[in-house]
This record gives sequence, structure tokens and C-alpha cells, in this order.
Amino acid sequence: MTRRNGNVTIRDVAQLAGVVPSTVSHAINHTAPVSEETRQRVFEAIQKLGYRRNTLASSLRQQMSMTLGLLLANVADPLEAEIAAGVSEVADREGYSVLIGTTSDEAQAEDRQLARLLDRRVDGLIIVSTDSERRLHAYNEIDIPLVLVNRQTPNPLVELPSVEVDNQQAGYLATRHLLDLGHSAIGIITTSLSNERCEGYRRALEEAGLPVRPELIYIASLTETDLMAQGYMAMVALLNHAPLSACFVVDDMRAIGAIEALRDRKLRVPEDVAIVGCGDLSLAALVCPRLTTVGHPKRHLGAQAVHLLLELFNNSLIDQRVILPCELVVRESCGAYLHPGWRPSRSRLRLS
Amino acid sequence: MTRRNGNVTIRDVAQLAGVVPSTVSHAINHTAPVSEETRQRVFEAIQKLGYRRNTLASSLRQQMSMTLGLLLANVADPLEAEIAAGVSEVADREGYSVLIGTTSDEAQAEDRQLARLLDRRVDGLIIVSTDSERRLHAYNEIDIPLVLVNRQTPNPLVELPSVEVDNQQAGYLATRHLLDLGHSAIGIITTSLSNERCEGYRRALEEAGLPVRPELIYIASLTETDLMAQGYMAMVALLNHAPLSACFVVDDMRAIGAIEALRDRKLRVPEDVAIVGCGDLSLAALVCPRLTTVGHPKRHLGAQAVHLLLELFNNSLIDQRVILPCELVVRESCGAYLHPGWRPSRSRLRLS
DNA sequence: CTGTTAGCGCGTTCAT
DNA sequence: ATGAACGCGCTAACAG
Repeated sequence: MTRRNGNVTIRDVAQLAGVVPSTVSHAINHTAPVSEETRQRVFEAIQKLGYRRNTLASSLRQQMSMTLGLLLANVADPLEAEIAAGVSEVADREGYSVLIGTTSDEAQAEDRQLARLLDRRVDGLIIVSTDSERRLHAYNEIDIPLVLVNRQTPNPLVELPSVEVDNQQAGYLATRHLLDLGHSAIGIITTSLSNERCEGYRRALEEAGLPVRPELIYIASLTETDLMAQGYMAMVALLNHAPLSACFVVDDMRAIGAIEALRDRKLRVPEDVAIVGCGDLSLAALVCPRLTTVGHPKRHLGAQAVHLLLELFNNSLIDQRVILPCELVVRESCGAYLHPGWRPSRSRLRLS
Repeated sequence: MTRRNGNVTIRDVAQLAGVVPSTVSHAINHTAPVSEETRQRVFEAIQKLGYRRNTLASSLRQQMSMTLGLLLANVADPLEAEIAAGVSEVADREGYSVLIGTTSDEAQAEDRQLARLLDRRVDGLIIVSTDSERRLHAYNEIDIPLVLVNRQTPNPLVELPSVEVDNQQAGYLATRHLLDLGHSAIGIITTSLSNERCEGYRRALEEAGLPVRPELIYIASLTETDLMAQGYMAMVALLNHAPLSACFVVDDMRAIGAIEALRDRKLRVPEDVAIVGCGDLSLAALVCPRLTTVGHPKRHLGAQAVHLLLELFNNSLIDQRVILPCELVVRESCGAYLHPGWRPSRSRLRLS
């Protein structure tokens, strides 16, 4: 029943049904009224011949492909995979197909994939994670609708539609949680000082009347590609610089690496040092200790990206920049459960 | 530079270059010799006009789309995501694009996606994981090349090209490892008695001259959708039935659930009960204790699927069924490190 | 080596 | 409500 045809065309259907191709087209696409009787005959013919419309031809004619291009660095990355799932789900629901292109974070591969997607006449583009400043103006030159997801560059020179999480809030919630638990020597392992999560960290500290101590801020060495190793090395360095009783690590993988470093130093988590991560990867609930972290609406990122794109198609570009909220997920790595006096503060909590 | 054109066609290029469209086509596609001089002019014109080939039109004409359809249940699943990464990588290298369709494991969604992919005239289909017997003959009706990846039905009535891991070997290696460590009361948590991994378990036992004791075999309740919960419940049941000192769980997520059940019963892993999983998900190295498991060449699964498909395109269908080897990954959950007498046996080992 | 012609399969006029 | 004719952009086949 779901077989492809061996080239039966709309003309064959028309012939068998005793009508002309355009009538078949109308019957299929409800693009003009067709008498019930001919409709019957047409669909019988379709059934009988195993006709399948040729989307290629249709797209060529209609100047739209009903296809979205999804550009990402690596589908195997859990975050990107979740985003892709969100994209796929709503694209499907809206009648669009999605063409994926993986870039391995290489500019050259990205150019190739981009070109390929454009050649295939995708109606819109969703670009995940890869938005270094130098790529942005390349994107800006593209004249089809495009949305960035999970952007890395917070305040770029060129503005493009995007969907992202509220990274500042993420940093704020994480730090705030640590403050609520009574910590004051709170370190941070970040990717840069301008990282929005780092901003949130500062804001929480300042709001609590605490100084932002430079020796408690560590910028992970990005030359190391293994994120866990980055976190490990960062924590080792941090421990040498200053005593700290808690640390916010701007993403889960690095947080897990940091915990490992602590363990190797015979420091207990959370008793000696409390750790909060960011991202809430599915494995965060499975490591030891279970990681307290700030969760992101990963699927929503993808879903919203498609919705934003559809709005762009309609020229009803409402919000050029969609910012999704995130939420603290309290588990074990901060020892909240050890503090009977602690209670959920302002944030929505999900106890796992 | 990577901008899409606002409908400049091959004709526009031809006109500007003072040649005829087919010459431009030849120049681009190296499909016939073109004098160096005209080649120059053509490429200048292309540059100047920002011409991009329209793959849709080309596909229509050539009766091939250079597109592969990838059908999977859920891109967010780590295994499927890895497979997708493998597919994408080699498809790209071979000049193919990939169109994804996610089915959420619903037959209805799968039919829809399948139809959509066929309508888009994909040249071949890669179908991941979803191959229940009742779907197989639907696939069999499809008249374009198709390969199954990571099939679930071991010996189906209808044979189709497929790429899979050596599941029997997986079960064998896992059980064998446990035997090597001196265990004899070895349980198994499986999804069915005909599971190939379960076969491997039996083979290892028999080879060691040990009886296959039915009370040590537990079939997970598939009505529970959460795999960890399945593993948890299975282990609880197993502990009530019979004493066991080790257990092979046919996949990592269920194994993690089983470990949790053990922990809740105050049984230590590996000291009281040793556990081997299967799959080597990336999180296997991160849980406590780090999971000893049988690793699968996940990316290769995808990569080989594409290669097999390409062979099918050439009608050079060598192996209709590709079976990839797997390997034991020794970590902590079996306590191999506690046995100084233990040494790697026949299998290739990768110490993590 | 270059040009001509014809059509891939479909959807759209516009006429009946 | 139905039909005839044209063209979307590209390339295969053949001619020159």
C-alpha cells in the first residue's frame, strides 16, 4: 500500500479516470471544486495505479518546497538531538519535511551544507549553536527566512531572529540556589566573562550584597575539546587559587568533570563543595551524586524555532528574538536535602 | 557569498556568458568538455549573478534526487542519534542529502513519514529500529532500495537488507565475562526469550557446562515505557525469585535501573551483585558504579547503512545483511578490577 | 567543442 | 465544472 510508483504520473491517472490532468490536480489539492462523481473516479484511478504525487515537480512549479533545512554541528550531541526532535515534530505537524546538515563545527563543512540546502530550495533555515560572529554576516546575506537556535553570541553586531533560553536567568537561579543554602565563597567555571550565565552569577552575588571575587572565576580552556576534561582541569586550577565551598559550572558535562576532580582530591560533593550545573542533560539525573542543575526546555527550542520560521514566512515577524525560561532542578549535588531550613524560593522547582 | 539567488536561472547565466544553457550545464557538471575560455566566462557570469543551481529541477530531470530518507522513532534517543550522525556524515561525503522522518514509534506517523519521503523521491531509505514483523511486509512493498538498521526482529519472515550488531556475540561476551570472574548464578533481564542477546547468554552458559536456570531469566514488562523503571522492576522480581551473584541486562538503561533496585535493597554493586549492561551509551561511563557493558559501533551502524544503500544503487548487492562486531568495555560494575587473577580473555578490550 | 530541441511531472492560467 | 496550453529550471540526446 505504501509503495512507490514506477513513474505513474498525474497524466496516467487522468487518462484512466477519463479526465484531464488539471482536474486530477484539483481533486487532490482541493484547489477548485470537482464534482463528487469525477472525484470518485479520480481517487479510484489513483488507488488502482498506485499513484504518488511527485513533490519535486510540485515544488518546482509552486516555487516552494515545503522543506526546512536544519543545520547543526553534531546530531549525536544530546542537546542538539533534543532540539532536532522538537524541530522534526512540529515541522511534521505543519506539513514540512526537514533536511539535515551536520557541520562538525567546521566552517568549511558548514559552507558546503549551507550551499546544499539552499540549492535544494529549502523554504527556511534553522541553525543550531553555530553562530560565531564571523559566520553571522554570512547568514545575514542569505535571503531566505532563517532562525538561530541556542545562539552562543549574546550581543552580536548583526541581529537575526533567534530562539534561546534565558541564560542570564539560568546563571542567576543556579547562584541564587547556592546563596540560599548559605554559601558565600561561590566559584564559577565559565567559558568567557561575557557569558550570559556568568552575568547571572554576578547579578545574584551583587543582589546578595556579596563581592564578585575574580579569583573565584575560572575560564575553561577551550583548546581542550573534551568538555569533561575542561571541567576537571578548571576545578583543579580553581582549588589551587582559592578556597570555595560551592561552584556553579556553566554546563553539565563540565560540571561532571569538575566533580571528578573534586573526588580525586578526596573532597566530597556536596558536603565539602556544592556543585550546580546547567542544561539538565538526561544523564544529570544518573551521575553520582545526582546533579542539581538548571534545566532548559530543549525540545521547545526546536519547536519554537519552527513556529518562528512559519511566522517569518507570513511576514508576521512578531518577536525577532524568542527567549525561553529555564528552571532549577534540585537533586543531590548541592546538598539542599541536607538543609532542613532550606525551602524552595522564588523559582519553580521540580524534584526528581 | 553563500546567498541564495532571487531566481536567476541557468538561462540568465547562459545569456550573460553568451552561450546556451546546456553549455553552462556542461561546464558546471563536467558532463562534456568545455573550452577553457567559455568555462571562464560561464563561471564569471555565475559569480556575478549569484547563480545557484536548482537541485529540484535537476532531480526532476535526472530522475534521481541524491537524497536519502532516514526514518527513525526519535532522534533524541542516544542510540538513534549516533546512528543518524553516522548516516549524515557519510551521506554528506558521498554527495547525498538526508531527509529525516521521526515516527514516535507510532505506525500511523510512520506511514505518513514514509509516504512523504517517497513523494519527495528519495533515492533510498534507511529505517532505524522500527521493524516489527507487521511493518516488514509494508517495507517489502516499497520499490526503492532500503536498508534496516539495528533491526529488532532477528529472523523475520521477510528478508530485507540490514545492518546490525552481532547481538548474540554481545550476550555471549557479557556472560562470558561474568563466568570468567567466577560467577555461576548469573541472571538475565531480557526483552524476550528469542532475543539474540539472550541466545548468547545461553550459549556462554552451556559452553561453560552450566545449566540455564529458568528462574534466573526475567522478561521485562514492556508495558512500562520507562526503560529504567523496567530494569528496576525486573531486578526486584529477580531478587525475590532466586539468589544471584551477577546479572546481564540486555541494555544500559535497564541495567542502570537494575542497579538502582539493588542499591535500594542495600546490595552493593559489584561486591554483592555484578552487573553487565549492553550498548555502551555515553552515560555508561558516568554512572556509579561505572557500567561494564558491551559496546556497539553505533556510528558505524549508520555509516555502513549508507554504504550498503550505495551498493544497492549499483545493484552490486554483496552482503544483504551486514553484521558488525561488538566489544566488551570493562569498567566497575562487575568488579573485574577486584580480581587480580582475572585477565582479558579472547575479546578485544578497551579499558576506560 | 557548442547549439537545438524536447520533455522530466506538475500546477496554473484562461477559456469554455 | 472541465479542458488546452504553457512554463517552473534543468539536462539528455542529438546535431552541427
